[in-house]
Amino acid sequence: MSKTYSISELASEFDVTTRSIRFYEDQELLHPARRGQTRIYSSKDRVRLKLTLRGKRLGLSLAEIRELFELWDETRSGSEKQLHLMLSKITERRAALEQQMKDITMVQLELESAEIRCRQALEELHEKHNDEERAKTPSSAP
Amino acid sequence: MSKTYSISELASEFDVTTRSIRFYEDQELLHPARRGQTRIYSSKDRVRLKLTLRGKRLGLSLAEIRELFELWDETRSGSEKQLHLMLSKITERRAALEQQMKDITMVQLELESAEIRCRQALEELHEKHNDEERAKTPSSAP
DNA sequence: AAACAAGTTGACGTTAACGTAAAGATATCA
DNA sequence: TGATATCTTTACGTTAACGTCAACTTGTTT
Repeated sequence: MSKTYSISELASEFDVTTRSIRFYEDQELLHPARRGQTRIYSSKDRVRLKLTLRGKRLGLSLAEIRELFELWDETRSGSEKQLHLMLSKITERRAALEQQMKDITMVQLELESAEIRCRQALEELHEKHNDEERAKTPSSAP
Repeated sequence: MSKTYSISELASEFDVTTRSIRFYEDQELLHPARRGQTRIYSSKDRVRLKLTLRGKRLGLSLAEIRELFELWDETRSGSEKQLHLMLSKITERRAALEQQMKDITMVQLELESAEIRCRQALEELHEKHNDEERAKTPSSAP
């Protein structure tokens, strides 16, 4: 069969705690199988975890991420009304992502200009330093 | 003098509560002036609020946003050590933004394919519907 | 003067997303 | 067989980011 993972394997691979992974299951983001009592994660579960963390990095709440998962799952089985609802949810999300892209671009510009300011301030400090050095030893170049 | 704003003006312009704005001040993200007891916001304060909300949309915590503000402010007055620290912080942030860009691109692709699946499912539903209609009235085209 | 609007400071309540500690099951190794 | 490691559930604690009163001041309108 295809590969499976233990909870601590996934935890160390993605650098999260096992507590978090169990919590995500509690919030119905993951549905691992069980052997006896212990959880067995399929590669599909692994993908879900990866998507979950990606969503978190974008500032989505676990509830929002769960909503997206449910949308994806129900894409196969939904009624017409369901499908239209999904489309509008998808459109909504895509608009939010567009906004985020713009935000990122803006912040990138700001950081860039901050970096330039920083480098200029450093240069000025060094020039001052050199001036003082020249004042001490006012010899011409060797 | 340049324009000033009341707390409720800013609140309605950016669609946040006055409670939030006061909380941001408490976290030292804003430093409005006072006339007697009431807060007077300058256009610089307004920009800060806008930047704060932009940061939030990117998933930054208020503490992180404050850090960025402090970096920006100290760019003028920092010592050499400070300036290097700032540069590394800036670099760090820019890397995070790069990662976010990638994440957004991935999620956009996923949403796109979900949308396609959705539309196909809808088409199939409609074809079925048409088939059933044709079964009821099996006349050829008019 | 009375009443209204807009602002203020506490102070406590709430929710999300875990952290942390306790106590027990299960498997493996020496 | 006992020690060790890895898992489990249960449950209470914590932090961030506000919401929600309550009680008060200050200016404005009638």
